[in-house]
Amino acid sequence: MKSVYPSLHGLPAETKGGVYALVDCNNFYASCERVFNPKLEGKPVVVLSNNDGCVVARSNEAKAYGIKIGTPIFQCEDLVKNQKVYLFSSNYALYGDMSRRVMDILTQFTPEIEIYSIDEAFLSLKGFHYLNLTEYAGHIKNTVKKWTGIPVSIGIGETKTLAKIAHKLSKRKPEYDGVFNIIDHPEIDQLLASIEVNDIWGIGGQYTKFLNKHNINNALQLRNARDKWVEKHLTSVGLRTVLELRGIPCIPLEETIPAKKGIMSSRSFGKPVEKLTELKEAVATYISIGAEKLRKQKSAASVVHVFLATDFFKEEPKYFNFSTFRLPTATASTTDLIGYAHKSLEKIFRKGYQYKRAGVMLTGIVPENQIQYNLFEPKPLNRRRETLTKVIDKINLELGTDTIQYAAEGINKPWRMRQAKRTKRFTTKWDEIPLVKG
DNA sequence: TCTGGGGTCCTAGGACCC
DNA sequence: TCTGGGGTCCTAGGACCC
Repeated sequence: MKSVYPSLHGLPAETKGGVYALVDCNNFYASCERVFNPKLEGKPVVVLSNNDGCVVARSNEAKAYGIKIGTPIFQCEDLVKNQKVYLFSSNYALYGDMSRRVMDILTQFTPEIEIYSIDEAFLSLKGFHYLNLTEYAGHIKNTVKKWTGIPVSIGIGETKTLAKIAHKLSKRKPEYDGVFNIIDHPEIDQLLASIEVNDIWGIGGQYTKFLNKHNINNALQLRNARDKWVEKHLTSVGLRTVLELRGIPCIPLEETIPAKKGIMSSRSFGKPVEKLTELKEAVATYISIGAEKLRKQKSAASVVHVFLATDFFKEEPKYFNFSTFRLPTATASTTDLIGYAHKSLEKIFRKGYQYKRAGVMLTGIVPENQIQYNLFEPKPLNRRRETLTKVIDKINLELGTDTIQYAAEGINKPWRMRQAKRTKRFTTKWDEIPLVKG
């Protein structure tokens, strides 16, 4: 029998009924800060973006004050002062390590897991039907909390999109206790009708505007929309979302982490930068970060992009430019990549501007064992340099990031981003481990 | 004073080839 | 009168995610 649904990019659309659980860490960054400072329990906690600029995470108490994600923190000055909000710079060394611990625990509950982001994972629970799934999820939740101190909430559905919706519902009533299973729910239509389209995974601001204009305001209405119409206006991606709302899995679990196709590294500066020498240090630092990621996934890049920008928000003369350099041969060597990036930077640098931000992007990424060597270029990475790079990577992995740096990255780094309120890297730096007794 | 930093996929259109 | 058409590759832009 032919399926009534189109096969999307080779996905078997007719296989109905997966069992997916979405495990999401509650207010992850704020929760990480709390694990190492229990006094913060019950207090409003806010974690800031790089350069201490915007709000990127809040505890429930901070949410209750109406502090929104993405708002520049200086706009909340009064709240911060009067309500005693605890502010933190983001501490990715800590959050990354806590994330790994949470994911390690989740792996023990199912063989099929996709680590979706730093604070979320999809688990396939197909074949676990002999269990009460809600109870099982409750057990997962309690174990993570007990072993790491991180609170999570869990949604269960027949597709990843429905699991996301179930997760949203898990927070709706205290009696759900952070777990909601939407599979075979007798009131599924009412539940879907209570979810705004904007809250559906895959429907963002533009699509929301468009759908609302056509009187599609909630998940139930979108689920019932005509396939052809959806595909025409929301492309095949939107159609997948609609099919998922109907319980037909179209977005498979991705258990292996695919190699990145582009690696970006950029930061705003702590203060404006004018000098080429300082920009060169910054660019070298970003290349070093990018190249390390490149080597970690065992690949090499053949295109280097460098960009440079003045402050977007200020009245001062504005300048933005980027330059793309195609390498004769793909490489993952920090030294080589810094050389190319510096040449690009010199090309776009203009004197007399107050620069606020620079960055690099590495693309044209190929696996390291598939590098095409150029007939007219010498093999760029000699044996000794390759060994040296490996040793540096190993030392930095074992003793902490930046134990060894390239001289081109600079020593004092006056342009470095602000991180005035960063807590210690409790779990990844030997000299920052918490002491039980001082 | 002060406004983040990463990624993915899809589509349309142009260049080029036969 | 009628002025091919299919395929691939690349890029830019737009949507989305955390």
